[in-house]
Amino acid sequence: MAKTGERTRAVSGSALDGLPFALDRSSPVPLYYQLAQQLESAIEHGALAPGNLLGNEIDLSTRLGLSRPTVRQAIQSLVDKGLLVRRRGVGTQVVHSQVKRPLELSSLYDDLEAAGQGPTTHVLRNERVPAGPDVAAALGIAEGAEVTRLERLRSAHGEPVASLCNYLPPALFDLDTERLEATGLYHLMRATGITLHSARQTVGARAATAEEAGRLGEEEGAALLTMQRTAYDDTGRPVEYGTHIYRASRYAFDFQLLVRG
Amino acid sequence: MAKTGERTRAVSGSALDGLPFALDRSSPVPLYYQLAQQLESAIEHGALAPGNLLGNEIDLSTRLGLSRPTVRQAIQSLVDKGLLVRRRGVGTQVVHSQVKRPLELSSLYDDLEAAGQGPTTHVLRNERVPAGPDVAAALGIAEGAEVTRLERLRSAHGEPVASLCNYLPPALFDLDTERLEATGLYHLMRATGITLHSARQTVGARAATAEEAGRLGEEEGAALLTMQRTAYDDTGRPVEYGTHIYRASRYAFDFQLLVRG
DNA sequence: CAGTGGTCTAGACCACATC
DNA sequence: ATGTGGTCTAGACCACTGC
Repeated sequence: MAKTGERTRAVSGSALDGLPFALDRSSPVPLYYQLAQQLESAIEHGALAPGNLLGNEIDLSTRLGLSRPTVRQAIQSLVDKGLLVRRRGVGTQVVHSQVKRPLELSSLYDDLEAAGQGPTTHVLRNERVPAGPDVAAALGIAEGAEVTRLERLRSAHGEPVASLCNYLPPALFDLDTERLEATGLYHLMRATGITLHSARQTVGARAATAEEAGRLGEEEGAALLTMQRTAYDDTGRPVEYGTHIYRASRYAFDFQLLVRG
Repeated sequence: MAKTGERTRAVSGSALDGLPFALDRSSPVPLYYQLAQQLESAIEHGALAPGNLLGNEIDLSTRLGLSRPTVRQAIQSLVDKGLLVRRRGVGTQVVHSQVKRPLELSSLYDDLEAAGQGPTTHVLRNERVPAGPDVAAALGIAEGAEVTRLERLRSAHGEPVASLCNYLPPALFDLDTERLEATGLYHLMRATGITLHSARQTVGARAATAEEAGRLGEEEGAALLTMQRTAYDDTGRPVEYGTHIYRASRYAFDFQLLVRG
């Protein structure tokens, strides 16, 4: 698979001694990105251990045959990911973390699937309704405008886990019930060319009503996790509003926060 | 307050028509940062409305008397914050968002204070204890090593809101009980030179035990929000592990997630 | 003092979107 | 065909850290 412009350089000095870096100038993949990926995998594989210095950027760039800004761009992307720390007058070192995973916009379906829980979805409703005041406010549309309303029950191991109610703005296509039962909502949206960018969530708890308890297989009064979420695409337009309830005995939210600079 | 190098330029063209930009080259504040701040405030004040094009980077840089990379750095920082979107071949535009606030590493004390709820803290315990297995694992130290254990009850408007239990690694100073009652734990840590960087959280729910109900002023069996958190400094070392319970009737977590690139 | 990252410049060529 | 952002270069000077 080697392309024409490829070359490998063994970098010497500091903690990068002997590590091979293969930069392919004929690849459409940006050089800074190639370097960032190789540094990241070196860190994950332990070739670069926590606390190791990376060596100064000038040397690194001449040794790799790159300019300093390009090397900086690669390093910066890893700093943003929380894998490296820069200290002026000291150098760049690998972070001491046991933390590996950054956060994702948590998709319940993906979470369950990743945990090998064999998630299934039952679509209870898939219809068009006029937007109520809360939905209209969340989606930034007029009250009474038509939206798609989706009610789903999600199970794992045949046991109900969560009851999901979502509203989608009118511009969004009709959702195929069959495909909704086969995968998560976010997967479907991504496949339609929507790129999710951010979401605002409120997580709380309350006791189950008799109706909710029946639907989820809990006792009345059992603790439930509640979540309301509005998701936005990369232009900042709301693309989904949802109200979800989870059986607290079977699910908890797990996520990582980064302090913004 | 004008310093020597200051100058103001009115940028013309696109949506920046007539907006004054004051760049002070004698200031220690980086030029890209000055520009980013002024763009951000223009967006917040509505001078730049959602959907507005920013005009191309080359023109912008010559008009501002800056180089293109510097202008790009300013724009990039706002893209990272989710305020702008770049589209190749199109331009850079202001995001269509109703979303304003990025997330913070949520500090309960700060949250309550920002909401004008007049938070108060009562320190129940502040002592040294040997680390149990869960604490040792979270803080990355040996089981049985000495850690600081902190138990606090936090109230707002004179009503209890949360019961907080925290463990701090041995390297961390002794915490002054008096100051702990006057502010939040994170404020104290910041004042000691620790820069928080990230945190891993698990949020769940369960019914209150009789003891918890009594402490928080709830009925036994009432829904409680639970949170476990490990916080890390900028070198990736764990600096705090906590187990918190909140009255679900009085508190909910509110945060924003960004999809990582 | 020497070494590091932080900032900045003035160009260049390319890939992509739109008309 | 034109205009945009995306990438890259080869320098420069400064601020901070540590010895």
